[in-house]
Amino acid sequence: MSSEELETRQRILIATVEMLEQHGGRGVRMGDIAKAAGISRQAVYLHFSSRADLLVAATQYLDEVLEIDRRLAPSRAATSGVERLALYIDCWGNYIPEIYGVAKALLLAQDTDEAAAAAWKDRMLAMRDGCRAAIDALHSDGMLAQGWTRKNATDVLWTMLLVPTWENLTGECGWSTQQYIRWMKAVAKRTFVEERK
Amino acid sequence: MSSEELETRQRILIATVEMLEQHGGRGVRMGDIAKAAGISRQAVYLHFSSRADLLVAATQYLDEVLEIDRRLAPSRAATSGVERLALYIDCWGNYIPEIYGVAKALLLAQDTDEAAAAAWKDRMLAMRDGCRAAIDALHSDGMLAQGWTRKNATDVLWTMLLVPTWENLTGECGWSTQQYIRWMKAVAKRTFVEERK
DNA sequence: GATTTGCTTGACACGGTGTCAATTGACACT
DNA sequence: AGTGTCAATTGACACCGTGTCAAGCAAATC
Repeated sequence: MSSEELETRQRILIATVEMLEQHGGRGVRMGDIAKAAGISRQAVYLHFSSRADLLVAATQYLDEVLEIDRRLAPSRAATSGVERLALYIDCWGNYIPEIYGVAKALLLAQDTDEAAAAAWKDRMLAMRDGCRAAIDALHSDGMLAQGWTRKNATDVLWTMLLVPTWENLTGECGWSTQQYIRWMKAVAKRTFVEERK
Repeated sequence: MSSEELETRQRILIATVEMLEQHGGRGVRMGDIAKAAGISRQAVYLHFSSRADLLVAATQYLDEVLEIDRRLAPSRAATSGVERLALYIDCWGNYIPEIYGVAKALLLAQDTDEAAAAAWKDRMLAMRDGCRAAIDALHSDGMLAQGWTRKNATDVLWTMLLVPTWENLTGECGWSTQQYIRWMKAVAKRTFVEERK
């Protein structure tokens, strides 16, 4: 599957990502990852000091592979706040399912591990920046709906784009990712964009 | 504190609820609960077959104590869909902080325990019924905003009222419960209620 | 050829859950 | 008083997953 002559560290990361995606981030043990990478369980600890450490590294690795920055470019290049908001939701909505396994594992590790909690919080704050930027753009255009402060609007947009929301809509409610994106865009527009009549 | 002559089972439940509320549902062990109830760890297992079993019982107990049904009455008695929606959010929004500790513990136990997952899902589906009823009432009044199917609107309302949303808004964003309620009502109205101009 | 580097094997400590067996103490029935 | 029952106690232990440690091994480097 993965080419033979990779650094062990990278093989571990690849195996971790694959296993987590496969199992939705749940019930994947250090030994399972080691087996998938074709090495001993202890060897994993030669490269990562703990499970949390490995999970954090895996998310960073995945971000590089998925080129999150490049994918955000269209949103950043938007010429209006309304467009920026829509493009950001597009980008993020397509991103979630790709990182879900690793994200969920990190999310679960939060309870027992301080470092995992910090790493997750960091990523979510980065995501919040995107939300803030979109709301700010809207505000600059004078298109932020009446009643919202920028802080409040950012908080709400951020929260509604969080992983658990996507998880419930696509999991329990049976929505496809495309439906999710379409509806979140519609809700966001209705919620945050001033109607010019 | 709690009166002396209670059935052991109930003393355990009370201790469980207290401990979980106190620690936000995290890191509370069977031994801790036993100690808080003034009995041995093993005695807990004489009344509850597992940690998950205890957590499920604790949520049921809490529901009885908090009289959730009675509190929902105003919402059910509402004369319009718009009113019903607002009253439901009021009720639920005030309810979440009271059950948060136990809910969080149950939520965390989901990953390792099947029964806990089922119990949580059950409660969330009950909550969904309330959402559906509110959306249906809105629809009956012809006040459900254009573009929504009842199913879609229920899904979105349900998801936005889920615990993680409240958790993020009150935790990370620093909102008070009252702010949460006020804004969720505003967002829900803007999102689901047709504007008659 | 000796050393270093990366990995292996196997054993083990720790913490939390859940189980088991033997024991104790209180109460109730005759 | 004697017997039985019931609830709880004590202490030991199995299981699992994480993380640690020590000894060994094989290929690459000097």
